[in-house]
Amino acid sequence: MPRAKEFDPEVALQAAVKLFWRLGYEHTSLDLLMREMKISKQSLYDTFGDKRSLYFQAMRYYRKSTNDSLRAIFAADAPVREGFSKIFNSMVRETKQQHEQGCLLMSANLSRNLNDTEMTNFLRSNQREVEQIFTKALANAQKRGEISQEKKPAALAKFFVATIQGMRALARLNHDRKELEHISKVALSSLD
Amino acid sequence: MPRAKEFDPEVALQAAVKLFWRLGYEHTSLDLLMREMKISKQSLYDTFGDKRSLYFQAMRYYRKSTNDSLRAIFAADAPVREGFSKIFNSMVRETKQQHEQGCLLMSANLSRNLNDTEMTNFLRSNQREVEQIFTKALANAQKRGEISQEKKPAALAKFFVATIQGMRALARLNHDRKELEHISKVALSSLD
DNA sequence: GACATTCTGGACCGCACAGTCTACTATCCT
DNA sequence: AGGATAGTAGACTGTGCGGTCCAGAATGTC
Repeated sequence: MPRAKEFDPEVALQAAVKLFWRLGYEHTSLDLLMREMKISKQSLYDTFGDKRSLYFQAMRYYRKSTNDSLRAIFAADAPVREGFSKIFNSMVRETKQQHEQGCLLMSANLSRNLNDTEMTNFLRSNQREVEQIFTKALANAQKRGEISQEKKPAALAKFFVATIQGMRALARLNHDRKELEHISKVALSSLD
Repeated sequence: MPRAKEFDPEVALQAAVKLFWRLGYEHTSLDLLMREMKISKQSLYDTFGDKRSLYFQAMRYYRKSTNDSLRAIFAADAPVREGFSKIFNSMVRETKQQHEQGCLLMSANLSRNLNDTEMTNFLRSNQREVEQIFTKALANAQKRGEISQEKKPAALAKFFVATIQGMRALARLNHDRKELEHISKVALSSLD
């Protein structure tokens, strides 16, 4: 039997991300991982360690790519309202499959074991990171006079983090773009 | 060995609710259920059916009690802003344990199998129910002139459903009352 | 007293699944 | 050519757990 060509660890990891994202940690079996990552069990353990370790690597990959794209949106001091609008719009426009997938890290938060400190710390640090991206963007916008001086950037940032997660929860249950659009309009009005 | 007295099915169900709420479906084993519900496996199966059936009964119980208390808050046409304020405040004031528990039905939504139509339908109908409670309260308030005629009660209702879920997700990760208070203030400003 | 009912404890079964190990194969480097 | 490396397939193990079943004890009713 001819040997398959060497696999690309990043491609394999992306496949793992997809699976964990769609099915959650518990419902993602090793057999399925092997099949979708297109590597053998041996290679999986050699390259990524055990299932939990692979899960963390998947979460790190997911975190980096989503937060990078958030940073890109607010880069070059683009108008903050446009930034959030873009975030909401791209969420609204997602496919049914994407909506059903939800957010890997929110799922991890809701299904985690409460005394799993490693997991908790990871998720907390991610939340802080997102909050800081938003806070910085809002504070800059405030300096530029885009939003009123009375607004508190940190509070607004937390609000957007919460709202986005709430919308993700709804979208997972109902693939209803109008619904999400309505919500995002109300949420954006908090900038007025 | 003396026979223990008959158990109260409702008390037993409440114990099951507590467990599923705190640990989620997957992490709640039958052994733990038996122990906390204080009944034997036999009685459990005779009274509640299998684990999944018990889970649904627990969700129905949870749903009824939480939605009843929402209805009570908006009963007698109390000012709608006070109503939402009450909802947010009682969420803010919860203990660390309560925050960590989150919301049974949101956890069910995020960990559910995507093609489990029975579960999906149940969760959707619950979401509709909550939305209707909010929509009705907001529409009434609008008639009374409490909120501007430009507001859309249905959109606001969806927004609050989303925001509450988002806050629940955050609270599960961080027991930080100030954080929740900030968010609820921003959310309430959507009524202005 | 006898029987049906309801409970308890625990044995038992079957399955899914994570993780390990072995045998074998292909590729690369020297 | 040959050894180190990296891969594959698949058998095997251990375990946790849902679900069933059975023996036995307490209770209520006739």
